[in-house]
Formats: sequence, structure tokens, C-alpha cells
Amino acid sequence: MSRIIDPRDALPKYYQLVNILRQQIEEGELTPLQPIPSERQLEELYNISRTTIRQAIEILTRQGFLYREHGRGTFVSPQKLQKGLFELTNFSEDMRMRGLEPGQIILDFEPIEAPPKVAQHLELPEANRKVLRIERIRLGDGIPMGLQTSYLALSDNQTITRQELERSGSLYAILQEKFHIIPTEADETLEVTLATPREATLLQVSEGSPLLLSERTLWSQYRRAVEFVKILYRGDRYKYFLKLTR
Amino acid sequence: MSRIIDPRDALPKYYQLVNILRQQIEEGELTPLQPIPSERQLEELYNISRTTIRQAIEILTRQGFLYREHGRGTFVSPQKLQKGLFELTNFSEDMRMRGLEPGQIILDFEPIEAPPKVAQHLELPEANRKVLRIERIRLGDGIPMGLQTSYLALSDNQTITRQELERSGSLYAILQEKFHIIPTEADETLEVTLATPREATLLQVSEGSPLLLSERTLWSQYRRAVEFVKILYRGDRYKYFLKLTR
DNA sequence: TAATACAAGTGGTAGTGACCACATTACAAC
DNA sequence: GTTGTAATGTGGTCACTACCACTTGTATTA
Repeated sequence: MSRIIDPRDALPKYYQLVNILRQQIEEGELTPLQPIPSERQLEELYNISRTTIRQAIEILTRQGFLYREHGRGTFVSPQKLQKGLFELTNFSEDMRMRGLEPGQIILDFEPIEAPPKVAQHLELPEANRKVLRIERIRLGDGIPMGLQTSYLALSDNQTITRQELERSGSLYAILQEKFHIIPTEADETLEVTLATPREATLLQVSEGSPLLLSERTLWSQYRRAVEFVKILYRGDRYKYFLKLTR
Repeated sequence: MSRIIDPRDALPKYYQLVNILRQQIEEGELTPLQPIPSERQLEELYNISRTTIRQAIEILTRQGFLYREHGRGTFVSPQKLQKGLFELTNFSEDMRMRGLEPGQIILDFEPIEAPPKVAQHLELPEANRKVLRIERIRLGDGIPMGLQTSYLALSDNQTITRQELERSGSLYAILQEKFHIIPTEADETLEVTLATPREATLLQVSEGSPLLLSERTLWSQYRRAVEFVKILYRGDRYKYFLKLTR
């Protein structure tokens, strides 16, 4: 990582500065509660305009790395506020963040007619309710963590094969690389349920064990509903992390 | 709500524009999936600079009201993405959003020595571990929804009385009005547990019923840990809503 | 007819300059 | 010593300008 801003770089200058500052924070060069150089000083340091600098600081502030105090300066956040920022993550990322190796067992992979509830969440027209149903056991270090059922709303010319999913492991990666669909927003609900006999067997818990049920509707960058996904997490193994801001 | 930007207004211009646009969206004057006027047109319309306009649109975009497409324009989000934006809410706000009348029964209100786990989350020094413990049953339309235990880290000169809490109902309102402490960020975890006999009685469920356990550490605008709060929600009555972005 | 090139309009990036609001410090006046 | 004040430095707001990247529609060309 370079420490200067290169105008010829394809990366915008403000983003180059974001990277430089974040690196300095992560490497401890800038330490928590200490002020970073003022905006005018950064102008001098990197030979870029204040507009650009403010754009970079705004991003790092929103991400929780920095905080500003009017009239005093811009400061590095305590670590507590730096990591685990609330972001839209998929299961694999989630597991890796917890230090576990993600894995999966594909139980089902077939196109079906969407059930009413799924059709409603995906806002499918009556005419075409074909969705791809994928059911998987999700593993962390080889141990079942959750049972995931995805319903994908894809166009007729967008197809995914079971082999692709087995190879890649991440649905989101396939969506992005193959169809340029980027998951940008999601609605999610969390609630408690009890394991049915089938769920209990698959998750290796006893029948009636408490589970954490997450239901999520995923939206692409074009504001189109892409996926409705249900995940049943083992109540004894899974804890949900959030970071809230106002 | 005025439809023009007043330079003499104490409110910054970009924020006045935010209000104008949001009102137009909420009143249906700007409809979902339709483009709003381009940045150059807004310059003409309101006689403000593009810098200011972009600042306003950036806010509405982040809040989910608008989305931008490079080379095409800026558009109003489908309703789905407008409401229930992910924000830090307190119990009262949460209940009202669900159309329920919030209520409470105060079970405990006393200063105590913080238990180790609480002290750790609040990052209390060994020397002073006094916290205010408040235990409440939270009601929605008179029915128990959750059992909440708060631990407040207040300075010696910051005191809250039980009467104040009974009158106001909202701890956050008191913190803000009396001490100018604004809750800005929080870490939260969600998991599943089973009701102990005491919890079962208080929540009017049977012993061993599944509950949703939320643990939250709250931070002020000055990056100081203010509150550690545990809420046990009835598994059969409560569903947690989120909106995720990336 | 189909492919290509161009022009116009959109948001994205960047610089400059100005002034305001707020916090802190140093210093003078009391 | 305490108080008030001015200077300085910080982030916050705003205007104006320029050019780039991307999308779309239209005209041109093969």
C-alpha cells in the first residue's frame, strides 16, 4: 500500500486517501482517541483539495473508524467502534469473521413454483413465479450451524448450476460475477421457533429445541428483489451480532 | 413546510432541501421509480449550488429514500426501501412503530456495584463500579413483551429518580434532556434462551419457553459507554426487524 | 437493415475560495 | 486569582468551475 496519492491511479483520490488512513489506523500509526491531521494539514500532506479530503473522512466516519468534533478535530475511534460494522454479509463471510471455516451440504437444488409467501416477498407477478430453490446445511468448522433455504428470482436467461454452487460455495459471489447483480439492501426479521423433527435431525439437535429464525429479502443495486432466504440457526451455537447507529 | 430555501433559516440549506424532497416523496408528489429533477435542474429550481444539492441527495440516498444511477439519474426508491430504515430505537419507539401502545412496570430501581460482565461491557474502572440498575417489564398494549434490565454508568453528579422514569417512560429522553447525552451507536447481540421460572412468571409464559435475548451496549456521542441493557423478549410475541445495507 | 458514431444529459470527481460556528489557548484587565 | 477577550485552529456550509464516466437517443454510415 502506497502512502502517496497517485492522480493516474484508476481509484479516485478520495478513496486512495480512505485506504491510506484506514491502513494507518489498522497498523496503529494513528491510535484511538488521538486526532488525525487536520483537513488543512492533509491538504498540504497529500496535495489534494479539502473537498476530496472531506469526502474521504466522511466515509471513514460513516464506517466507524473516525469521529469528528466541531472545533476540536477528527479522531480515531476506540477499537470497539471500528470492527464488525454492521454490514450485509453472507454466511461464508459471517463464519470467517467468527474464525470458523465455512462449509455446506446441498440438500436441494431445483426450480419450483414459488410458494405464496415467497412470491409475496419477492413481488413476483402471477404470470411467472418460477424460482430456484436451494436448501443447504451450513457448517462452521464442520459442525451444523444453520439450515438455509434460498429462493432465487432469476430471469430465464440467468441460470446457475449445482456444480457452480458446489465449487464457489457463495451464492452472492456467483450472482455478482456471472450476472453483475450486487446485493445492496435487505430486509430481515429475526424470531424464535422450535425445531421440527426434520430440522432437528438435520441440525443434530433434539426435537423442539429453540432455534433462531432469520428471514431475509435481498435487493439488488437496481432495486429488484433477488432472493428470499430463510435461515434456521441452532439456538445453542449461534449469536447474532449487530451494530446500530442513529 | 415551505417549498423554498430560505438563506436566513438557521437550518443549513442542504438540510432544508432534504426536508423538501422527503416531503414530496411522502406526499406522493415524487413517485417510486420516477426520476427526481437532475442536479442541474435543482440548481435552477432552488437557486442553490450543486455542492449543496449533492449533499442533500447523499443523505436521502443513505436513508434509503432515493437511489442514483450513473448516467441515468436519481430515482425515488420503492416504498419497501423507504420505511423502517435501520436505526437505533428504544423500546417505546419500537412499540409505536408496530402500532402498539408502550407501557412498563418498574420492578427494580437502585444503585448497585456492577457485576463483572456489566463492568466489562461498560469498561468501568476498578475504582468506581457504581451503576444504576433498572429492571422493567415492557408492555405492548398492556401485554408483557419483554423483560428489560438496564445498567447505567452515570457520573456522581448525574442522578435519575424513579419518579422521573415513571413520568417520562423513556430513559433515552431523560438522558438527552437532562444530561445532553445522545445515544449514537450500539453493539447488540441476539440469541435464543429458555425462560427461567422467574422470567416465565413475569412474562406470563410457561417455564422453559423460548425467549429472544438481546444484549446491547450503548455509546454516547462522546464515545463513552453509557448503558448496558439486557432484554428478554417473549418468543411468541416478538419479531426483530432489521434493514441491512452494504 | 444493421452497425456505428455522435451529441446531449446524467451523476462522479476534483479544485479553489470564502465565510461561519465552535473549542481552546494565551493574554490582558480587573 | 478570576474574569473577560481576542487570536488561532478546527470542522461545517456554500458557491463556482471544470472535466470525467456512463447512458440514451438520434443521426449517420456501411
